[in-house]
Amino acid sequence: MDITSIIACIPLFEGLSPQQCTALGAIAVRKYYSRGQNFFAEGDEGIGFYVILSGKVKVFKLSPEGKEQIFHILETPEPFAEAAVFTGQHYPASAQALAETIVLFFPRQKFLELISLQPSLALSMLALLSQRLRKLTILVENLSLKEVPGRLAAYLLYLYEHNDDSATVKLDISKNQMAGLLGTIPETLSRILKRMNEEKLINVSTRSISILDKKGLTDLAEGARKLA
Amino acid sequence: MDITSIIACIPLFEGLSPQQCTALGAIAVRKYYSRGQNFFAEGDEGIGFYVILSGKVKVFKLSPEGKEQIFHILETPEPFAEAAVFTGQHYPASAQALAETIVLFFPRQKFLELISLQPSLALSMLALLSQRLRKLTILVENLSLKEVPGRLAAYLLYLYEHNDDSATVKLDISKNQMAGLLGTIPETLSRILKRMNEEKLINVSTRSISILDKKGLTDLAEGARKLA
DNA sequence: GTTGCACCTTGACTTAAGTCAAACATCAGT
DNA sequence: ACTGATGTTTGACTTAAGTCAAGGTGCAAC
Repeated sequence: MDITSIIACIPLFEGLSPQQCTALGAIAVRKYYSRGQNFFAEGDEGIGFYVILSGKVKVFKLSPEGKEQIFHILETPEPFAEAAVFTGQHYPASAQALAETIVLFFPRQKFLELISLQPSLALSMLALLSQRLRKLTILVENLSLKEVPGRLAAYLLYLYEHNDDSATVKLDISKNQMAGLLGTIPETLSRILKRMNEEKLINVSTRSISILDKKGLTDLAEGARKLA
Repeated sequence: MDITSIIACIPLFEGLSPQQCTALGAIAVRKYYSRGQNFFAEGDEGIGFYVILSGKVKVFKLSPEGKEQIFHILETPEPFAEAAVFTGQHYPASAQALAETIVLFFPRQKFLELISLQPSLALSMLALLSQRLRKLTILVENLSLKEVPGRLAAYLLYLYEHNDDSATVKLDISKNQMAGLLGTIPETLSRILKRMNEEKLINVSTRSISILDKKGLTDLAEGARKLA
């Protein structure tokens, strides 16, 4: 499939004219990454941003002691590292492929030239950055104002709502990754899943979790209840 | 002073033509807030954004138990609540005046109309949002990957660097607010300041702190050292 | 199948940081 | 200078969550 047609299908670029898509296609580069490979590391120069065509990507940061905080886990057709385009600074976090991944790469300078000519593209990017900001705000709230059970409850409810409200959610990341996403470590996550299971809030199996008590999880997420 | 001239002096709007400033002036509203007054509360509809002309503002969130996480403390000529303009959702946090404060308010819809005509304005907003995203990323890193002494050390070094590298930094917020900014509580902050004082890293007085051992603070901020 | 490795769980222990309560300091307004 | 409100410190205590170490599970490759 040719790059221009692919670009026309990316939600971030929806509403752009065929000419605009062609212009984007002219600067985009398709790239392939294997599982475990890094797109960039924290501190690298911010040379452009990516849109995922297939595969899975985590954006994360490691502490000196090796604890990992995952900022996002992303799939098609999501972009990542957009903010680096506009600050021109180094990347503040690292990004790694969690599976075989194909992306489109947009080089910073060329993208900036395009965007200054195309208000509609700028508005799309503004909407995207604003959305990211909102998600990060929620992450800060969770880390600072909720305990781990509350964060986990909120996360499970999030999965539930993006799962056609079906009560059994398939985990498409490992529990280790999930711990990193929740700002904790695998041991703690394991213990809390066990407690939630005992309290009949959820039913944990290897690769999926059933939500048994939505109200109970909501209360937990809002700090209105504690785990025994 | 008339609104158009004020707008021409706001860094966010630098590079705009006089006509563009006039257009912005036509939609901006000057507003006055007294100490303790809220600009908006978490969950309110996002009806526009603000630029501070004088005074001081905190953007924050409270947990059900009353713990406060401060996201930013802002002064002239900084904008806040920009992201709400582009998401059109409710505000994800609250904003309150910490002193008598004068702001310019830009209503969402009218601002959106202007921006879609003015690529340079869009680029300014993109740079602003990207910068915010970076700051929030660092906040997440601090909360998740550093302990309170590390966060405090990083914050003191930040103050130091924005203070002409003079070793004595004046605290222009209360230690209570500082605790909220660092994601902790006043008691904990007080104890850690005391320990840093004892270890001769800093010298704490009522309204200012002297940095005695920059290297020691840097090590602490990077997790390369622990407080006794 | 059996080996290997990554993932996950569990227990015993440690520790950072929060809670509660009380005393103390600082400062603006009368 | 006095008063009250707000901000700050300190001590004793509790607790959430991390560390370390060991064992279990399950999938993938040979």
